[in-house]
Amino acid sequence: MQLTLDSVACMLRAPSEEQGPVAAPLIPEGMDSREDEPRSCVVCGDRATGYNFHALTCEGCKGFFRRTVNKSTGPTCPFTGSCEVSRAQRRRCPACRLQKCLDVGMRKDMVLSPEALALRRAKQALRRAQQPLMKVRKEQNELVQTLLEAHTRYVATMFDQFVQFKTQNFLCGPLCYTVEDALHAGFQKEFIEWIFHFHGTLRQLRLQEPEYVLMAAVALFSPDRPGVTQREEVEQLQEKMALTLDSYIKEQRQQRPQKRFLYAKLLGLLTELRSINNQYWYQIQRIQGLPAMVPLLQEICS
Amino acid sequence: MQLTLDSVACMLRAPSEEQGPVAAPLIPEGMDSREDEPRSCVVCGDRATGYNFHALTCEGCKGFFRRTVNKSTGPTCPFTGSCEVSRAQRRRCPACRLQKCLDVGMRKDMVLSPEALALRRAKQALRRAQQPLMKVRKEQNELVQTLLEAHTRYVATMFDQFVQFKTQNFLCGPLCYTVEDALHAGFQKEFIEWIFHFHGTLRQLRLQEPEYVLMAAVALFSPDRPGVTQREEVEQLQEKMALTLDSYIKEQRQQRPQKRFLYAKLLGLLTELRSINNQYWYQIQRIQGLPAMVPLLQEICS
DNA sequence: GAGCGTTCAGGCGGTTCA
DNA sequence: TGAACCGCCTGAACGCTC
Ligand SMILES: [Zn+2]
Ligand SMILES: [Zn+2]
Ligand SMILES: [Zn+2]
Ligand SMILES: [Zn+2]
Repeated sequence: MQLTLDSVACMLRAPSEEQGPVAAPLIPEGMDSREDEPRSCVVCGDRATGYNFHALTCEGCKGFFRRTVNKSTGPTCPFTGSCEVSRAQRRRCPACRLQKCLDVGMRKDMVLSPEALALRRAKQALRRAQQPLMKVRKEQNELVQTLLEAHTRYVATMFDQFVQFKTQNFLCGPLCYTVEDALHAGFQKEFIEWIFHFHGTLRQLRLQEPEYVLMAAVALFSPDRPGVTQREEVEQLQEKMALTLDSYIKEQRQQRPQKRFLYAKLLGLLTELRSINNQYWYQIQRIQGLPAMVPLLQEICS
Repeated sequence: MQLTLDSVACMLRAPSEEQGPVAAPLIPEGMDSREDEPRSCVVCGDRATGYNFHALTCEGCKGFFRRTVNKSTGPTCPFTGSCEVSRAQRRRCPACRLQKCLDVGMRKDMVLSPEALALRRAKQALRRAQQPLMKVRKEQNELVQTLLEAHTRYVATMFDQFVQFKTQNFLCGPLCYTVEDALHAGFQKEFIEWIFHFHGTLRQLRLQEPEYVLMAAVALFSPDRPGVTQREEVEQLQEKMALTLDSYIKEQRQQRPQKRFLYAKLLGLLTELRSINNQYWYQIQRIQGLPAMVPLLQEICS
């Protein structure tokens, strides 16, 4: 074989590209160097997918054990009870298959009991049912946060103005008008008292800030507001605000059960507010004798 | 701000409606805390095994629905179309059984369409067909690894010898004979040139190490080798090596398409090598005048 | 990601009628 | 008797929880 192995020996370096240590280029060859799983089912020898019920088994033996081990009437071997349990034969005799499952140490107690199974299913159903509720709750929470931020910015502005300009007798907006101011402006006394009664009722409810901003949002997105053209969209927004308000109140009631019928009361107040607004415009027109308000002016004053 | 933000909202729905998205209590139907699953088939009342096609059904109705719902010619009720569908009577009228399946909400679209079924079967067939291929590929991979390791050990030995003894002018084996050496030893010039042409051809192929060791293995397991008694086994081994070489080259060609006909070329080289080997022995005998080689000596030198 | 349960199609022996 | 039907058993694929 001199020549044969000659060729072998001489060609060793010939094709290789100037490699010094010959043993080096062994690993990175094209074939897959990844580990093939030599794991085989300890019951039947099929390819195992992992540990199931405390034994390394295939999917088939896993399912078979789970289905079979808790049955009251176990299978019976029609032969001598020593059937071969292989991938090809495992379906032949469920009794010997189950016996081998137990022999190799598969644990019956790791199969969920019917009670545990019922509990698990109930929990799943509960989570399933709560998932959309949580989603809705989260969306509503974000909406409240947005309204709160906007309101905070608005109030902060007003508050800053109040603090900064109080000494200069500058008060912007109808924040602190007195009854005398209103009377002096020409409003009817009954109207003024109505408004003050409304404020008193509202104050007695001791609303939290989220409730207040939500109620303000319901009032803000009124499709009846003069000048509104996209009534549909505004109405949907208003409904969303009202639903959120209702939901928020229901949520709070679990911790403060005293606020019963709060949502209904707020709806009533909103209705009253609408009437007040109408009357307000009547009074304005009566006082100033304006025959019509241009849309821009309405938007500013409303 | 009170007057500014005010706006009447009268559109809100009655506050008594409290059916939000809150789901009914989903406690596991407390009636039976026993293992008895109160789940019964919504079609026939038999014991249900789980949800099948989006309805809680027994195995029978599950299989019936799958087999029946996609048939073009549906069953027809021989009566008034209002047959009782119970565990005992469900086989009597397939038409009413199917109708009840649909009535309780079993969904036809959850039965695999013929296309999806064909796809699934094709995938399964592909997997089945590729499984032995993967197995063979894995075995070939292991064989190549074994050959590579053996080859590496051999080369390392030769290399070490080369490095360690070069300064002592010790070169073991015909590794680096020159043409002059060979001529001086008595070989015919044409024979020497033949060998060098062979080496040049082999070198131009720029074999990878797996290809090289496989080719060496094919040459090694030649049943024509003098002294071989178990020709059958050796021939089978040689065929296995040749098949693995062919398979490896085919596999590599998917990434390196330039090596066309490589397997055929290698087979040709092996044939040539056999001729060279024969000629070598002829030359040896001519030079040394040996009338016959004992098997042991052949084995050592071949 | 490992290891459970769930759900689908399929295999197969038993059953029902024509 | 045999073709269609039936339903139990099987395992592959997937979903879910820790
Ligand atoms: Zn197994
Ligand atoms: Zn058995
Ligand atoms: Zn049923
Ligand atoms: Zn019928």
